[in-house]
Amino acid sequence: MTVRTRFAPSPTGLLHIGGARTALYCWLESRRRGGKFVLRIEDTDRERSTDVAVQAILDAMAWLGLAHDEGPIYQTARLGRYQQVANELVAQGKAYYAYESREEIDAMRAAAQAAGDKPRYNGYYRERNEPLREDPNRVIRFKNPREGSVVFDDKVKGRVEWANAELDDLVIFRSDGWPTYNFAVVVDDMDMGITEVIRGDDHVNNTPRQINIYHALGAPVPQFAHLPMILDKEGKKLSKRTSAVGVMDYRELGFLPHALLNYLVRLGWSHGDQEIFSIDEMVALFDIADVNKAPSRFDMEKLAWINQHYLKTDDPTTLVAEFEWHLTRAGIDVAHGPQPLDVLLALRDRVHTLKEMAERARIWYAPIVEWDDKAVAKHLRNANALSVLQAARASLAAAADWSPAMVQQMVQEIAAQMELGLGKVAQPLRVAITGTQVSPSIEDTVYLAGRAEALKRIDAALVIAGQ
RNA sequence: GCUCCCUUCGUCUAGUGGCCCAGGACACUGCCCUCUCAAGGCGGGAACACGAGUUCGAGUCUCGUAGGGAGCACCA
Repeated sequence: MTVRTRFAPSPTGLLHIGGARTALYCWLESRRRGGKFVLRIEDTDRERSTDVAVQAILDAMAWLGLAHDEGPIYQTARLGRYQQVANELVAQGKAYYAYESREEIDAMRAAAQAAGDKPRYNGYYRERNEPLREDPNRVIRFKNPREGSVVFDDKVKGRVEWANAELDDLVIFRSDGWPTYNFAVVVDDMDMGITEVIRGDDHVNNTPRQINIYHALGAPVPQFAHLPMILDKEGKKLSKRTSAVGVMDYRELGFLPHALLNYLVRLGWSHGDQEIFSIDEMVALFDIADVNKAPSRFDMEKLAWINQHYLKTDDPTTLVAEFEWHLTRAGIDVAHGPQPLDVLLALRDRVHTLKEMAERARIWYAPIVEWDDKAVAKHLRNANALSVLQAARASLAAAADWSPAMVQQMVQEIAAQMELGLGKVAQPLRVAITGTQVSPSIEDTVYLAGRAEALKRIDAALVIAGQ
C-alpha cells in the first residue's frame, strides 16, 4: 500500500509556524517513503473561513517549497458526500437525529459537571427512534460504543488507551446542514486513502472518537502521529502578541525558506549530532517515529544562526533574487549603485538575515545621511587622517582599474609609505566612505561605493577632517 | 472538575541498563587571528524535576509526588 499523508489546515488565518512544521513532516514522510502528499482545505466553518486565508496558506506553502501531489481539495465541495455517509449511518442505526436546543445541552453539561463528571451529552435521543422531523435544532449524533475501550499506537506518543465510557455521542451534522470536523476528517481521510495522519497533538483527544467512526464505516484505520506543540521563548503558547507566528512574517524578517525548514525539522527531531540538513538529507533521514513527545520552544537566535549559515554557504547567485526583494522592500533603488551580488558577497557573513543585509547595503546606494560623531572624532580628526585621505584620494583618482584588489594594494602602499599600521589608514577611509566605523573589509567598502562616489565622499570627509 | 499527555545544560537535543562523575548545537564567556564589525580556530561555565522501588549497576525499567500542557463545542 502506498503511503499517503495530508496536511489539512482550516483557512481561518495565516499559516503559522506550528502548521508549517506539521506540513513539513507530512511532506517529508511521504517523500521518504515514495508516497503522496495531499493538501486539503478544511473550510466547513463557514463563519470563519476566507478566500484570503486560503491564498495566504497556498502562498506560504509555495514559498517554503512544500509542493503537494494532490489537491487542494475543499471540504465545502464535498458536502453531498458527507450527507450521503451520514444518512447511511443513520439508516444502519449507527447514528441518530437529536433535537435538543443549545440551552438544553448547556443545562445537561452543567449537570454532568456538577456531578463531578466531564460535561457531555446524556444520549437522550440515542434509543428513541423518533420519526424524522423538521426542526431548527435537528442534528445528527454518532452512536459511540459505551463499552470497552479504544487503543491506538501513536507513532510519536506511543500506545494510547481510551475508555469508551469517557466519550459521548458527538454531533456529526450540525443543524445548519454542515458536517462537523470530527466527521468530515474521517470521511475525507477514508475517501482519500490517507494512511498516515500527522497533526498537532491538540487532536489526540479526538482520535478515539474518530477511530470509532472509522469502525462504524468499516474503513481501515490509518496510523496516527501527534506532534507536540511549539511554544514561544517563555514556554507559552505562540501568539502574535509575543512573536512572529506567520510563515510569511519570517520572510519579511529576512529568513530563507531552507533555513526555516532546517530549523523546524530539528525542533523535536534529530539525527545524532547533525544540525545542518539539505532538503535531500531531510527527506532521506527524517522518520516521523523519531519525533520527540515533549513540546519545544521556538528559539529565534538559533534560527538566525542557521539562516546565516545558509547565507554564507549557499551559492550566492541563488540568493540574489530574494536579496533584491528585500532591497526593494527597504526602499533601495538597485539601478543606481553596485551589483547586489557583490554587496551580498561582502555582507553575507556579517549579518544574520537578508533584511539586515538590505539595511546595511543602503550605504552604497544612498548618500550618507548622518555622520557618527565618535567615528569622526576618533578617525577623521587625528594627526594622520588628513594626509591619509589626501593620499588615498590621489591614488584612487589615478588608479588604472577599479577593483577590490586595487584598493587593497593602495591601502598597503599608503601604510608603508607613511609608516602606519593598516588600521590607521583603513579606519579614516572607512569613516569617509560610510560615516561610521563599522563596515565590510576596506577594499570591499571602497570598491562598492564606485569611483565617483568614493572620491565625492572623501572630499566631504576632507572638509570635516580639516575643521 | 474529569480524561489524556509531557518533564536531560537558559534553549534545541544525543542517550533504548554498564561505553555517561552525561555528548553535540544555539546563546553566554576567555584566548587567538585581525583594517572595524563579523566569520573562523582553540578553550570555559552550564542539565538527568523530586522521592521510593527493581537491579551487582538507572538519565535509561516500575510506582508515587510536584510542575507543565491539551482536550472535554452544532470550532477546527
